[in-house]
Amino acid sequence: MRPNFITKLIDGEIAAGLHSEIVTRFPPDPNGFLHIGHAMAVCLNFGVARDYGGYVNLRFDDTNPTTADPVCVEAIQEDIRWLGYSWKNVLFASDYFDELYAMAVRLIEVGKAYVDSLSEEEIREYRGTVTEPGRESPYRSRSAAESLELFDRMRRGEFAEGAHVLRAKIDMASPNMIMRDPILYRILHEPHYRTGDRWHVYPMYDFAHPLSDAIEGVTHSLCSLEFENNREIYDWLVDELFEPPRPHQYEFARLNFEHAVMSKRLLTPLAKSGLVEGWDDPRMPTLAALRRRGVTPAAIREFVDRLGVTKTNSVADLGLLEYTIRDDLNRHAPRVLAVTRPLRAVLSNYPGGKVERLAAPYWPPDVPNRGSRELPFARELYLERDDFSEDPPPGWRRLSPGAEVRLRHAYLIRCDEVVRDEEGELLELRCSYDPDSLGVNPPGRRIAGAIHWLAAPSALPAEFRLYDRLFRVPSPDPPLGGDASRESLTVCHGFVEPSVAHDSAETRYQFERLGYFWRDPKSSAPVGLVFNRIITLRSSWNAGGEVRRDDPTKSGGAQASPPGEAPDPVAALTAEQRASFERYSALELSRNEAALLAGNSDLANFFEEALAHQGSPASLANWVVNELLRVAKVIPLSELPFGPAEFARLVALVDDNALSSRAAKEVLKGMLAGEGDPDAIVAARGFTQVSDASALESVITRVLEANPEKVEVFRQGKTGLLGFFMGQVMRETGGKANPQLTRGILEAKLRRPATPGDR
RNA sequence: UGGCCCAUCGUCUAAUGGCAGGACAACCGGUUUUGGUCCGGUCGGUCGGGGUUCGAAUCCCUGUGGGCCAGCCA
Repeated sequence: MRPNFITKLIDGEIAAGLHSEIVTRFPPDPNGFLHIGHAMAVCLNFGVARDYGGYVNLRFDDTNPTTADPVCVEAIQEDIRWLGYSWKNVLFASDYFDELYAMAVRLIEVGKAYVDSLSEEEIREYRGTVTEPGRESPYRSRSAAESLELFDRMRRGEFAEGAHVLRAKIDMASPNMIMRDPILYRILHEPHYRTGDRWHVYPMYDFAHPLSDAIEGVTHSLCSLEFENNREIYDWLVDELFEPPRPHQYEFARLNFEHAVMSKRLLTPLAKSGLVEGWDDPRMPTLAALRRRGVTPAAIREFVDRLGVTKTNSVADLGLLEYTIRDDLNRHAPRVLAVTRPLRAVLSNYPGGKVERLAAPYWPPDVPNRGSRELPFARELYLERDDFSEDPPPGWRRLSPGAEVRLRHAYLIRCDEVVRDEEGELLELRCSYDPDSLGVNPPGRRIAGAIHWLAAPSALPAEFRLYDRLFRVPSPDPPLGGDASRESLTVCHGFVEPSVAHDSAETRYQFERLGYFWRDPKSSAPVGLVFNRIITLRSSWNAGGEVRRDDPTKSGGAQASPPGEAPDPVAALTAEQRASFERYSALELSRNEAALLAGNSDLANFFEEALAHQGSPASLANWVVNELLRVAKVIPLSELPFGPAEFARLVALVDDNALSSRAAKEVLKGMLAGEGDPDAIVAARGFTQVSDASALESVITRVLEANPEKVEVFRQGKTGLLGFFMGQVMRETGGKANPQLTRGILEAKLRRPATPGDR
């Protein structure tokens, strides 16, 4: 895997000695097939486990007995194996129903969960909205004993569905809707395909998922962005019920595509609609369909790897998938000849019964593979209908009346005559061949192009299925029928060269000039040869050819934000805060800093305490707002390993010019790490600023002499390199160089062509 | 309207606060018995406004835009 924010995180954790083994899990809902959008999740979870020498548990999330489908359980395993991954255990959330139930009981016992008897609608009403807090259920204060008894009776099936639910007791006013007493268990009188009729209560995803992770010892639970809000309940439950080390959930952006429907909601009806053949119809975005179409797992892995793992919502470019498919096939698919739309051509000067066997390499010179086969050549040929034009457009490099082309691996031919039937329909071509042109171009003749062909007597009949994207529009929506393209499948009847009869059925070919194909694994064997087109060749020929796939409907790039103007920060302050603001302003803080402090009492208190110790108000406010605020987002100020006094001392060191601000930030890091007070850190690590001009000068000279070519480039105008030189000097001096001084000397030395004798 | 998350070439994605780079696409050229491949080149970007800093894509504030959350789905 390429490095990404997940692998970097794990690298850090491993360096810190946090893990003995990395364990991930892949948790499909056994309902619906895996599709290309899942490929990211599969490659990430399995790739991380593989790269770090850990393992993956394949765990089917079968917490809902009404939707789980055993057919999908098998199909999903096959898809993952096909992608090239293996797991350590195949597990089911239902394996943990007993443990999960016991944990729910424990939660009730400690007063962290209760049985609620509100109706479904009431629960919804009580939950409030995203902008208004919810209200507590009257049953929330029910005794643990009563909840315990009710929950047990729920389990035994004594109540109707919906009569009661088990909820966590958290906070009905939480700004995160998910934390408003989330439902943990619901009554479902539904047999489960693995546990039968043993249970009448089933856990919700939010309950089962984190706890299953914890039970299994999963270290990294990687899921898609839409579960970000669920992380809070994940952490709450795991902290409540488990001791560290515990699993953590991380979210990444899942794959999105244009011209494809990928939600289960849309895919399932499509699979069953008759519009396509089913889940594995080669036009579907499922992995089963891609597999049947002939796409290689390596191409999909490469595609996912090139996209990368991030938290940015994005739409994947089909062009990249096409590229990785072609790139893989180009190196692995032998070239053979096939004609999809046959046009007969008779060579009038070639003897009737004669058949030549021409040696034809399977690979072009640029692909480092060897091997060749014999290609029969005869008087009667099939050419590609699209390779002949009676009225060729400019730039035509194929056959036309009177023109001469190369038959690939064979002779030059010229079209002498066009034969038509009574209706004027093109019937066949009369051509003549040049017997001296095998393997050589006769001197003095420019041959524009080469076309593919087949000797009619030995050509094998075959069916070709040419697939195009299913949907014309970038974001298809139901009703699906209207958006589905009728041209998404074209069936042609033509021929292939006889050599393919000897090949393994899984061989992927390049039919020269047509695209990559393989035999359809479902319909080929008994019926005859049926080839799926995996993908076309890239083509730069466009005149009169296929329509470019540019989308006029495609929206433009990101919209520029309108020229913005920040509102006055003071306007939002309360009267009391405004008083503080006035006080801070009098201290000559900037307007923004004064307003920020006035509106943040924790920060303001810290600031005022620091001010009581030493330092100028303006620099102190500067450091509090620009540096301390960042750490305050992670650690509450009260839990800092240092206090306002130490912070004030740090700022004073900068003000006294003893420390560069760069070094001061390093010192702050040290203080955060609990290394002691600023003076101690400065002494221990030798951070004292170097402001001695001659000392700096010698360092700078060294840096410039070590990078003569950079100096040259700088003098040619790439002034951005100043940052590079500054960085080098800082590195040399361990960040202690006085930056203003350094910059001044650096600029002076760079401007004029250095010392005499130099260069 | 509350909370959380996200924002870099057309697209996807890199860049311990120190040279904004790569890939795909597009375009131009070269090689070619595939209008393929390969090779060379061109075009093109840090969402806006303030601030911190010698230096900001990166840190702080703010605006804008997008995603997710009000299932007894996952």
